[in-house]
Amino acid sequence: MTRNGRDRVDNPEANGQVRASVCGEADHAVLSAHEALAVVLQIRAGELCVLLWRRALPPCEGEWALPGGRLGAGESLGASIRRQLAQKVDVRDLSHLEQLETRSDPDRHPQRRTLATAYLGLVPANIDPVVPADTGWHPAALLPPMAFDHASIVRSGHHRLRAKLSYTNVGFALAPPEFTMSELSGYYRAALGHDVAATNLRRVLLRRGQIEETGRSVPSGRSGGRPAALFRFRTRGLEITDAFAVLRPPG
Amino acid sequence: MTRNGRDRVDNPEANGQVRASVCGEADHAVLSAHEALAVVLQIRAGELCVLLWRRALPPCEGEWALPGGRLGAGESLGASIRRQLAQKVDVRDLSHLEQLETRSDPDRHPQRRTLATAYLGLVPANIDPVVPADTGWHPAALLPPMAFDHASIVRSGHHRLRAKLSYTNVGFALAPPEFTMSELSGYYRAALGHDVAATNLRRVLLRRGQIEETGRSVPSGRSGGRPAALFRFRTRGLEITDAFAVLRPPG
DNA sequence: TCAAAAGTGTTTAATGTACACCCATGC
DNA sequence: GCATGGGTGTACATTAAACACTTTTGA
Repeated sequence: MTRNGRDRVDNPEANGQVRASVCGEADHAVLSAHEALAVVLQIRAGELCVLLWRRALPPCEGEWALPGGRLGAGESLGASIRRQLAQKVDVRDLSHLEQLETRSDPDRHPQRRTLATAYLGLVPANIDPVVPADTGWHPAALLPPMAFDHASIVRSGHHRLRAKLSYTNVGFALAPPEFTMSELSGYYRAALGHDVAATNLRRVLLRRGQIEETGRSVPSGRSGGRPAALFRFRTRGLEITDAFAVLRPPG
Repeated sequence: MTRNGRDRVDNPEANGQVRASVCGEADHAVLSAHEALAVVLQIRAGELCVLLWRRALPPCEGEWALPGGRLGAGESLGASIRRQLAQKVDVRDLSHLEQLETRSDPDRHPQRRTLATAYLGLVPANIDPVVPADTGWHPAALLPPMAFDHASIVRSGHHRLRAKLSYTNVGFALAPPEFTMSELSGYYRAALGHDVAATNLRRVLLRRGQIEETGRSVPSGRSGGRPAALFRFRTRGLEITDAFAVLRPPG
């Protein structure tokens, strides 16, 4: 992947590890570059998509990468990824953000030792953030050629989303503020990768107290049909609504 | 990941920054100290305990801390925590190790910016690793005064263990190779914090295919009683045995 | 009146807890 | 025999998937 001199300009210490003396503390701290990355997912046109940008320069020129970048001074990883998503890809409307995992394979970056902490970010289905020209949404099920270990990070984020849809109210982060049950079942289908019957989803989420009726409904379309009731999530913060049915305390 | 120069534009606020001047190269990489920590848990005398060591020097002198330390050159975080547990606290018999989370609060370390990636490590109940004098096991439910954010990391690890006991076979990592059901229910009780009926635990774990009978049994004690059958976990690697009962694919 | 989409009722199945009862052993 | 701890059988509750049926609308 390395094939011209510009690599050195961007990534000089191609030698992996870096030592530095910090704050007058005469120790042998091993310092490493650290970046925050985000798997930003959104349901678009009935399909789960991930936000990627195309690398214009080596390494991995032409391949697609997760948005993110280096951790700033005095910045937590969570603040860092929020800042970078806002600045670089103009995504400010995250309905949910959580840490996924930290990748530390010494060979994950071909030129220099770089640790990456990945986040899972969700954007509700109703909005369409403007993103730069080199940035776009790709189906999570059909990823383009991707840089570094980013493809496996996307799969990790997708896996986390699927799991959490089963035992938390994280659906609030995929859906717009109000929705019909058939719309919501479409979001679940896209995220889970299999059909979700709207009729049963309604009962499950109502029983768990995740959603409630707004009292309003949307008129039926040209082809007729009963008007659909509008629902909303009762809270728009993550809650575990289905503590595991097993091994629960007696009584 | 250097995003084609945007990093420089976006990160002008890099003051107070730990900058490494390396090899005479003026690079903009923000480097930070990174350490791996481990929440090592074991059931000891019917109680869930965590391995801690007592700090002899400031900061947080006299408080208790998680084992771990700085990431070495060319070392992944997982390899690093394994090495440090073996070298520093002589723990080599981890039955399970998984990444928990990365802490990055700029103020988490009073003296210098330090990121920490925490792991959850489990030691089976039958062994008793020799640990240094300044190191000891403490009940996870009654933690001593702890350094930095380590107390909350322990709680995070305990929470992870409780959750995984419900839907994975992670019990294999708490139990010795063979065990009676009443012993196993004791481990579950210690880890979960509530009673677990051995009779039902047996059926649940058998139905899920997690455990199997060895065919042997242990003689009853002085007070009599039927001899207890010996069981073992069918696999000693982590498996999800109870995919969530909800929102599963049709068919 | 008919088609279409939404919503309700009911059946079936899986899972897990509680609890009564039976079994095997030591004394 | 009988106390003790282990093991089995069974009743009950909860959950949710499947599917037939009813309701409400547009044309």
